[in-house]
Amino acid sequence: MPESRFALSMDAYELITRNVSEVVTEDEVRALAEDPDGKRAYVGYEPSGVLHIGHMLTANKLIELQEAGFEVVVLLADVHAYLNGKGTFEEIRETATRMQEQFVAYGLEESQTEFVLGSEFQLDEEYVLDLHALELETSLSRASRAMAEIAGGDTATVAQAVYPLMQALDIVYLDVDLAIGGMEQRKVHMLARDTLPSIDADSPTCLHTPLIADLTSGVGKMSSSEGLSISMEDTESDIEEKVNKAYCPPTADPEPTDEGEDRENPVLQIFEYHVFPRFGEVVVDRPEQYGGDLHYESYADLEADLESGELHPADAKGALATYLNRLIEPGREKIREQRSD
RNA sequence: CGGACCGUAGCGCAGUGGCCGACGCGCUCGGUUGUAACCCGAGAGGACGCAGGUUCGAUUCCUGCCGGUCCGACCA
Repeated sequence: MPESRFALSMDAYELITRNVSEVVTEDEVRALAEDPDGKRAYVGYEPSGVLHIGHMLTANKLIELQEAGFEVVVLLADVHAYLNGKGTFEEIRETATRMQEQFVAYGLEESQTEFVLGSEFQLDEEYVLDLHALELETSLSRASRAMAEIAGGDTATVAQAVYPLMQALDIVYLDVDLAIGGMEQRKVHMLARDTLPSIDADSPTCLHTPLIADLTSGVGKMSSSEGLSISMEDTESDIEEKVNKAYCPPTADPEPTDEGEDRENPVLQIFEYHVFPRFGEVVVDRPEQYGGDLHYESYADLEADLESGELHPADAKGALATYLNRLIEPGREKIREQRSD
């Protein structure tokens, strides 16, 4: 099992905000970091049958928060998934349990993790009335702008306008001190900060994790619905193949495309946000003819070597596939069990 | 409710009453590069929104429906 070696060597604030794209607000998080024990952090996920690399990215943050002393609440957002057109309620609920088991297999500490099904409290009268109160405070265009990065279909529905307001309310009802989400969630969280005071609740403190770029182009963000994405149901050879297909110029700062779109190096991003946070050390298995194995103790060293040419992208990819496979293996095993039931 | 425009491969779009429905991006395969991208070569993929009608024949004309976009004080 991967272990973090950072828990003891970093101060709490550093650990809590490590690898995040945005801290809202720094002062609020510093206050939490002063005494993290027993503080509650949460992420909501629309249940899906299989964890993918995006789920794992926020889960990495949850694991770090647990190391810092936080209690973690994972909301299995069945009602949200339903509102976002992800299937019938029955189908969605079916996947929630599987998802929970996969999170534990991935490395969330079971004793410090509270899994909550959204429908357990989101249909209560009090919740619904509070929700209507928020609806009264929120313009349709604000709600749909907040949903733009999350919405599944191409048509905005009324359900999708309600969705972000429920997220805001969840933060109150789950009694959490810190809301975690990918950068695609930031508008929803900002809406929550603006709106919750109208029902006498506090504006939530938020951390947003980065989004990993599309694997084959480096443009935009990786999506589980299009292009290549990595999930726990990938076999070892799937992973090798996908990583090998990844866009990987020998730099951390690739040139924009001809159309002027920014590009990232997704291979490096995965090292930074997935591999190093979960493994203390990375060994790149390199053929003798190119100089033999390389050892890295930090992401920055690996990046510097790729940049200088010391580390060839092909070797970096080989190592990435190896470590991704190690990360995914426990979840892969769990999925195998789930499917043989 | 009223009006305008639109609905053609995964996406963006061209086009014609009958002749192979074009192009760009994407995708697949091969070449090149110790990865990928770029580049080169070869491919796959479409009941031309649905239902009627006109016609010898409709994807192209007409009607209805469904779906989408925009407009609806005055002026123009």
